[in-house]
Amino acid sequence: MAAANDQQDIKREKILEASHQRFLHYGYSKTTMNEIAGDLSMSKALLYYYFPDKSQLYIAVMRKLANDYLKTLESRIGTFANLNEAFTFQVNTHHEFIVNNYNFFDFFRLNEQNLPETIWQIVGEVHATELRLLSDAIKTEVEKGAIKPINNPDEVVDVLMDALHGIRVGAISQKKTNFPRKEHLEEIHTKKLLLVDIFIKGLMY
Amino acid sequence: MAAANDQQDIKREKILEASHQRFLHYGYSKTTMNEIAGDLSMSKALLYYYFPDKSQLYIAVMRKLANDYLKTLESRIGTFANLNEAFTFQVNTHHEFIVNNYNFFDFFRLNEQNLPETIWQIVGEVHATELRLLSDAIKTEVEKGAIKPINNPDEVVDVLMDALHGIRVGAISQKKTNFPRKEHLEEIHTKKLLLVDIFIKGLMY
DNA sequence: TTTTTGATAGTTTTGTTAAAAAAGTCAGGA
DNA sequence: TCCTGACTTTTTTAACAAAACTATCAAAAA
Repeated sequence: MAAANDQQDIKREKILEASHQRFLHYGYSKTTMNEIAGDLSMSKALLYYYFPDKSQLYIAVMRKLANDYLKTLESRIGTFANLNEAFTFQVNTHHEFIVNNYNFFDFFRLNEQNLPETIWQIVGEVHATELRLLSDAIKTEVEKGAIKPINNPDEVVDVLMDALHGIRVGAISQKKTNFPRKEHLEEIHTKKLLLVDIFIKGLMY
Repeated sequence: MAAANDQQDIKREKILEASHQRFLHYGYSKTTMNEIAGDLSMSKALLYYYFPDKSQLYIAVMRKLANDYLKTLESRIGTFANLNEAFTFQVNTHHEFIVNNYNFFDFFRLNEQNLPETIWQIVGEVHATELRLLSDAIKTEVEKGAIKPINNPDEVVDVLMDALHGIRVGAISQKKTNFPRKEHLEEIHTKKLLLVDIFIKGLMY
């Protein structure tokens, strides 16, 4: 029985992988269930045996990506020597995550409104963890006496995260393209690091 | 002849006002030339006597709005007692400008890509002036010795402006609506001021 | 009993076309 | 020079058929 479930899990995993590749390259709406089934040399009906519908399949892939990302973050929470290390880690990791899965997220940009509730839940989890990581770092530094006390660390981190998001959006919208090119990615990253640098100094005094 | 031109200018001005009201309330695509003409009790053909086409009319309104905004900024460039005064002024003025004309800008949000070149030109002018105001303020403070020297003030201001934009976008996208409501506007404003506060401190040390 | 599929039902997207609405033009009047 | 009504051209909308895709299911295979 355990073996049977293992087999199921392996197949599920395979489906998730194939789906991930398709969604990543062609986005949600340009990926058909027939194509995913074709990639795996199985019938489309079998996909529906493992997943109730297309959107749930997408969400499952997203769940996996998010879990990997969350694991990366959580494993490092509380391990930072100083604020700069923590913030830089967050910026780099987040940036990498977005860049690696850029096309995958077209589902967001296209639907924008009325996404399934599960999606917002995942987004919320990610946001909360990112916030916790940075917030913890600040609290630690405050306790260490390395920076001055801060009224509401969560609020401060929230503002920083919106601001970082703005850097990404700003650099993209100027170029009139929704898909950032390689050269922009470096520019965005540089700007983010500059912002973080100033921001940290702003927290210290 | 001068009188004749005065008359023309007055009429042009009237057309711009009526257009502004329509665009503001109903947006670009839901405003028809017939309606504007109707508001002014003139024939549609007369509109085309004064303006070559609808998009040029929209651009002319935008030009006027931008000029007013630019005038407000320019009149205060170099008059600030300190960084905080300058940055706060910029945030307040910009915020007010956006809020007052929110619906007017739906032309942007709908077209997003492929806007007429003139529009980008105006946007560029506004951005340049905003940047100059803040950049000047920084340079002045540096010269006064109030803050430490900064390698590239323009780059720093650019980052701040993207960050401020992110605050607006972030607060809106969380609420799943493109039209910020009154209560959000206050939240956005508060966040912006918090960011500016931290940012300024970050520049001082 | 669990896994798999071909056939097919149901739904969404796409393409087509005709009518309606709006943009834009022009000859001529004040 | 300023203005208009009537007109032409372009764009948007509505209706509907065809195609593509999602989702289901009875039955075969393992």
